[in-house]
Amino acid sequence: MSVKVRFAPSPTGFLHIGNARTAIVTWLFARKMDGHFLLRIDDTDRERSKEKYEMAIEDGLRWLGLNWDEKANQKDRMARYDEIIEKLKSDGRLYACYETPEELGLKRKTQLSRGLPPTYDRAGLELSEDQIKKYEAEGRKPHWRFKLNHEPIEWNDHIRGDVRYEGKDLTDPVVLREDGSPLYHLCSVIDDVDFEITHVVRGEDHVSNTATHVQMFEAISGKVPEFAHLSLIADAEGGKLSKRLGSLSVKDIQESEGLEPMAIVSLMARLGTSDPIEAFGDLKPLIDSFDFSKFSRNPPKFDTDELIRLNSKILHETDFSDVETRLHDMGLKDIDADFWKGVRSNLEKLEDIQQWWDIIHNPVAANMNEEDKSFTANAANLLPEGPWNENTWNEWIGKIKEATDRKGKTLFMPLRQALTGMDHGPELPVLLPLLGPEKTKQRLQG
RNA sequence: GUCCCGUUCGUCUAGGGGUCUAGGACACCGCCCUUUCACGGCGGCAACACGGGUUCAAAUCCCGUACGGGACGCCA
Repeated sequence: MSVKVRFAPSPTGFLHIGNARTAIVTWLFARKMDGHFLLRIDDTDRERSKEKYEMAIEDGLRWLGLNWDEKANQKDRMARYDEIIEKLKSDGRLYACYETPEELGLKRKTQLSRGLPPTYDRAGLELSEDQIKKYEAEGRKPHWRFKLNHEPIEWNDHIRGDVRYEGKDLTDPVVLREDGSPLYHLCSVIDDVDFEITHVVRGEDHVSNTATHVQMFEAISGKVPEFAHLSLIADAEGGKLSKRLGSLSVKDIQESEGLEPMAIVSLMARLGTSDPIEAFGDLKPLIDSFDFSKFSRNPPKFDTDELIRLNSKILHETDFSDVETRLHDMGLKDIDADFWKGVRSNLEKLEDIQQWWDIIHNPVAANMNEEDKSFTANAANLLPEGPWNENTWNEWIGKIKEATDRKGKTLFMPLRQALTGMDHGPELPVLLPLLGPEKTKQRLQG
């Protein structure tokens, strides 16, 4: 049986870091298993679902490099949901309840204050004809719950191992709103059945939902998929993902933070696994090494510093051809492959390249003593006459070495200072051709 | 409040009773290479949450406590 998975975001906001992790892990599993990846937009909540979010989610996934084999929207499948709802009603698995949200809230409060778990008391199941008539006369409309069988529910989770719930400890989930619209639980299960999903991968906040879903799968198709529940990531202090991090969207990371997609993917694919967190330039090695058994049940801490670290590593190994367009878009048109190669190991984020571009194009302030100043001024006179290219540097340095007794740091540092005003940076042989003879001479002479 | 899951170097983790004076990766520190940065090489620092059991023997099994995460919606 071939693997089919789905990533099912609801378009009620941007793709945030936690979603992204689920998407990445699900995708890697699909590709590892040579399976099928379905992007399912869970837009049953018509009020909160927005098309702009749907677009942003797609953009985010594309930016991360996660392609999908198929896409579906729940809002297009309402007729199918109705069909199943009718079937479940006639099977006696759905029952009508007439409590208002306020009444339910009150019930919960009472249970809580008595130290009881706030589960539904199934009052709807015991309503007499008269009571129902009375409610209807009051203008009440029913919402419908799925009736759970009171029996053990078990599955072998790919991450959590054996999981067991007792049906009697769970609340019968509401699957149909008062207004007749179906809720997430049912839609999700129906879709998983219809799209023949073999593995449901999602966050551990869904574990108890899964227990009820298992019975829904059994009631609808008699077949239950496999499950993998990822632990949720925590912030660097080990607490709940803070507002800042929790709301850190893929869009922010891309636009405001200026990070490379593979930095995120590298981190999210390995965080919480026993594989080392390393910077990868492409998805292939992550696919190859993917295995659910490597995932821990602990909530791992997510640290943005780690993202930056991976980002610089990735940049240091990125080929010019992969950034050429972006550099041009930044207005840095005279950067070529040689310059890129010389400068990339000094970058943490791509935008840092601006600084080096400025150093070439705008005046710099050198920080040197008088002795060094006269040294660089003399060095200016030794500049080769010939064509100005990548050999210029070696030729020049050779001449300086002949003319003076400087070597090592005392030779190179003053030159670097005079030419760039910094004591670190890209290799000078690379900078020289970009600077050109005039600027070089000028700067050496102060 | 109830239920579920977890707790090993700063971080991600390996570990399923003796092979653990607890292994790896990243970070950090030092040295080497190097004009700087980066890369690479070598070395170092550094952890079993706590308390009780069980056992000849516990990081490993059991119970409790503490702490963290999750769930308990006519959200997904």
